[in-house]
Amino acid sequence: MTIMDIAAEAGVSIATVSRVLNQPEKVKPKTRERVQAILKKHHYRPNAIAQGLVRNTLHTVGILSVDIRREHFSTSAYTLESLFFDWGYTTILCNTGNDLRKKIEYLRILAERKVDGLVLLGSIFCHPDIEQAIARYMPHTPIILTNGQMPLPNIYSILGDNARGMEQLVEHIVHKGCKKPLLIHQDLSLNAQRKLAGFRLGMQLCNLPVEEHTIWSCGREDETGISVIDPILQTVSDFDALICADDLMAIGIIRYLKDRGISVPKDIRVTGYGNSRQGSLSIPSLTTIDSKEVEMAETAANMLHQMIEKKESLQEHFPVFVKPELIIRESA
Amino acid sequence: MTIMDIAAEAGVSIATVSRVLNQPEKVKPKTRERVQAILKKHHYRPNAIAQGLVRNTLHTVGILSVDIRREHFSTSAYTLESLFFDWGYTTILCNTGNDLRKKIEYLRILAERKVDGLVLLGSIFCHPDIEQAIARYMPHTPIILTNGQMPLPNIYSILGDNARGMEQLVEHIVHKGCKKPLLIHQDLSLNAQRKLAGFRLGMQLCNLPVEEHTIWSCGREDETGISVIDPILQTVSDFDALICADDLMAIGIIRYLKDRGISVPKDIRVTGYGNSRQGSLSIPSLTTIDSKEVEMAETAANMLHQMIEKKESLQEHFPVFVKPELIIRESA
DNA sequence: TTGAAAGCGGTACCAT
DNA sequence: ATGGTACCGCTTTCAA
Repeated sequence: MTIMDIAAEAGVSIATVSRVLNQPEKVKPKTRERVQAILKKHHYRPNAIAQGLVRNTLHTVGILSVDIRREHFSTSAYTLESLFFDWGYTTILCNTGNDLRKKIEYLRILAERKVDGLVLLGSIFCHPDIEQAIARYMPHTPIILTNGQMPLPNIYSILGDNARGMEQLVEHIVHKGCKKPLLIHQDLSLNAQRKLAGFRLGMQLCNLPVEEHTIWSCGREDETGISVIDPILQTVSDFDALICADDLMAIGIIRYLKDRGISVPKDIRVTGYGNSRQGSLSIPSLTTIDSKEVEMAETAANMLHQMIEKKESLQEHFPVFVKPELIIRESA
Repeated sequence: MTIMDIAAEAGVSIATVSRVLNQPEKVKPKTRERVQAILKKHHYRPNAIAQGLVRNTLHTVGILSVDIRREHFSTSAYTLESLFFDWGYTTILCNTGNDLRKKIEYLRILAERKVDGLVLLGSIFCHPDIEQAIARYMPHTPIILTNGQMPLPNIYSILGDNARGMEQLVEHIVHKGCKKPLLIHQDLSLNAQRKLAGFRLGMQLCNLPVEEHTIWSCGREDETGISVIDPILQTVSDFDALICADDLMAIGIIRYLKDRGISVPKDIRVTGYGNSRQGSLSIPSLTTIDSKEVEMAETAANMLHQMIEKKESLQEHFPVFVKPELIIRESA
């Protein structure tokens, strides 16, 4: 069923049908009703692609995330999708994984589809090649980047102060009596670097040394930290706390420690990052940082929506900062 | 940059540019190279919307899930999205929540966008109004429904045998010595009903009675089961196992029991359903059913892809069955 | 090998 | 109030 079929059946022109659809008050009531009856009878729905061609938009936003299976990203994506749905936009979900080429290919695809806006979830998207792809394919599309920055005029940033979050964690466990905490992180994305810097600062403020075996990385593929647990136990004998860069990792670490006869928090303390749901239900429940991901996603959605609708850049081009919050529970 | 700009700059017609793009072998090498150079110089990318209009497809599939934040759905969505990306399709993510109207509105939107295929995740989409909406808006679009069935010619089903899964769980805990297990579920979606039936059958096979206070529901909004824990403790004094319809609920229940001084599995046994990642890391780790969600999603993707590409229905219209697997760990 | 032109299904301007 | 028509950007057939 196209607008032409409707027009033919109603004995009017397609222009009139289009008017009934878009500006019904401009059509004589009698004609309007006749057309509307036929429209309803056939359950007519306009072809969004055709509309998109003339309007040059399909009312779509893209979300790029590394992996929607991580609670942090699924929560963000959920929040973004819900809000944009209410505003009449549909959402294209893109799981890029760690592959740079896939990220760029997705940008190209989204550009070809003329997405109205884009959200990049996480500092992992801060990369020169991605920046170039954006400059090349979507130089005017409003884009929000979380936890990272890119020097392009169409990109706005929302940053969680994760250095401060880490600092708070260090302060907290030192306050609890720890003398030798270790840090475990996954990779060295910008965000992870920020956390590391916060850790170092926190240690410094507490007059604690950061030594050769204080900082550990378990690599991007190992989300639960299993690959470092034995090396740590074999190498460092006297640590009393493990600060994990992520809740999931902390939960894994606690589990592996238990398997090795080490109890948390009795023997050593463990902290997470992110305030995931499982962290509140785990045993022991997790001391962690709430990075306010929902708030960040809401802010991202609002900013992006404003830029899309107003078709102009925002007044301020400074990044928006979101304050994390220390959540003290059982594990540390 | 449109195809016209390129054509003008190259001094050829748009037909030739189009040919260079789509059937380069049909263009004289010299012309082709000249056009390609200009294409590259401007980083030209075709407008997918315009292509979509003439091809009547944007190479898009839709995924409807109640809530992507649930591990089960995010895993399925991830799997689907990854496979379809490899096949050249982008994915529209739709979180419908529990609202029926939102589900139907999403179907309408996806129909307007001429999605090539659709996956409905979960039996919650089995509803007469949804069936009607599909018959009305997308009667010929290939659709896969997981854990449910709908009598429409374009809808295919993939079913997990969750009745059998529940039965296995009952058998297992009875084998462990339990005499009075209780079942806790969230709602009575078709899938939940199937689990319930499996529970009843399992109980019957073990010669255990299903009495007034054997089955509990915590409602759709309560994912962790906190709302039934106290009522159960006050009402039923002598139960020795809690069979939860979902891993997250089991984890919550275990946590709440601990808060009330009850230890799992020492005092009572608890089982989950779904084999989530957190269930393998929790303390105690969760005895559960692996419902093979990845396998189901892969099967869904393959079937859908085949229907989309071949433009014909599948030979068999019987639902595909996926066998669940009992995972025995610490909690029961 | 190449180009002209007819669509694809709408929107919106300009006449009538 | 309504209709004719150009146009959105691209594909594809038919001629040249």
